[in-house]
Amino acid sequence: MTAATASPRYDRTAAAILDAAARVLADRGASANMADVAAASGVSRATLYRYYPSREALLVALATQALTDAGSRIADAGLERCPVPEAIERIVRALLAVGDRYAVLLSEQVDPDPAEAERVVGAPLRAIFARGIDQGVLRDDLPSEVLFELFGGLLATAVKLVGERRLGLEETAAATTTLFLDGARPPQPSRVGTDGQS
Amino acid sequence: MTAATASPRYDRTAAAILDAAARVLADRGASANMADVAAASGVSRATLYRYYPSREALLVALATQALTDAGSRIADAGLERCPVPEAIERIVRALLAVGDRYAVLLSEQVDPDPAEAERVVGAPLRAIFARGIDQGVLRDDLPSEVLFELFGGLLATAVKLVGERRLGLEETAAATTTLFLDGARPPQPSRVGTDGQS
DNA sequence: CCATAATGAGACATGAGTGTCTCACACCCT
DNA sequence: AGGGTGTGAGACACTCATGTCTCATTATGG
Repeated sequence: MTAATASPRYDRTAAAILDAAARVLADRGASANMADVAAASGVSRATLYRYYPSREALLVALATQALTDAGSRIADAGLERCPVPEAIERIVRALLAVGDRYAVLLSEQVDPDPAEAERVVGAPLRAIFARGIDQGVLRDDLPSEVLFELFGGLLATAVKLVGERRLGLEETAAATTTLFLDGARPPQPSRVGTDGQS
Repeated sequence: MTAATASPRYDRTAAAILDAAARVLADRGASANMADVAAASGVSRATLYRYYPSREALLVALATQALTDAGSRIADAGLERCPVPEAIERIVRALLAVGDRYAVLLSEQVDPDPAEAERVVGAPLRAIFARGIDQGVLRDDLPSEVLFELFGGLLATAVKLVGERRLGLEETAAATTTLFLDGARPPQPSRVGTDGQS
């Protein structure tokens, strides 16, 4: 129902522009303007405006793509069929991989469709949290909403760290996951000494 | 050496403006302009510019004040004389309390004096981390820099949550601290069943 | 009470980014 | 080759925030 595909060419160009926009916004930050995007896309400013009639529209399209991307990764991750900690690790990896391209949207606060975001990302994530608490592998002494928000913040930070190339994606994903799950205290705090830690 | 105090009145006005600026920036966000600040301060735009010759200067002054504020709280917290976990909790509380007023500076990336920030906030914090790792109360399997960054991210998120009034300061501080220290797993994860959990 | 300093109101210049429009040119398909 | 379509280049209008300046008015403090 969302209007029939205009033409193969049109779509290709639109996608190419979106792609370049993601790139230029990712490294020039929010200060990148429409002229920058046009240049990076290899089209003129006029053409850019033909495809995306406003900067806002461009960012919305980008956010929509980011959401779709994140959603499909999450849907493909098989979260329901694996233990909660593993699921959380997969979520971290998935969102970190996606977020790399779309970090700007975080600071620009582009959120065209909160309901859709909740459905595609929020809900699965909350489901994992609920399952984890239910199974006793996640603590229940913090409001799950708080847990959820802080997890989100950790993720946002991780995305930024990766985006600024200060840390590698793998390293960041692993650290974020283990910190979130196990906290900053040592793995075996009470077992002193000979715990055969490899 | 930073120029003798001009006059008591001048300083009072300057402080009042800074105060109002913090307020208006805190709830109107980065989009608040000089006119907004002037209005909130109860002075004219011309006068505002007499005190702070540019928006940049205003933000720098604000950041300086934030840094001073944070620094004194940290200095007063007696971090060296208390156990690492307690120290971390105090840091969270201190920075959350300060951050409440200065959250904008995070998103605006105002950092006039990184060296000073490192000296006043970074260094004490790193010292705590180092002590914690040294004493074995903080894990040493993550690069301490990564730990540091993720902690910072958690804090930034917490500041935002409090700033948006989505959570109370106390609740947020407690949750942040315990999540950072202990992670999301339940307090006694490995001891199954009868572990006398109160 | 008066001279001086600070302020308010508002005009003004500037700069940057957005969004519109036109026209000539190039490309692609038949 | 030719006609339609998309495109590039650039001029243009508009908005918005910044920063400057002037001048009349008000407060201050000696």
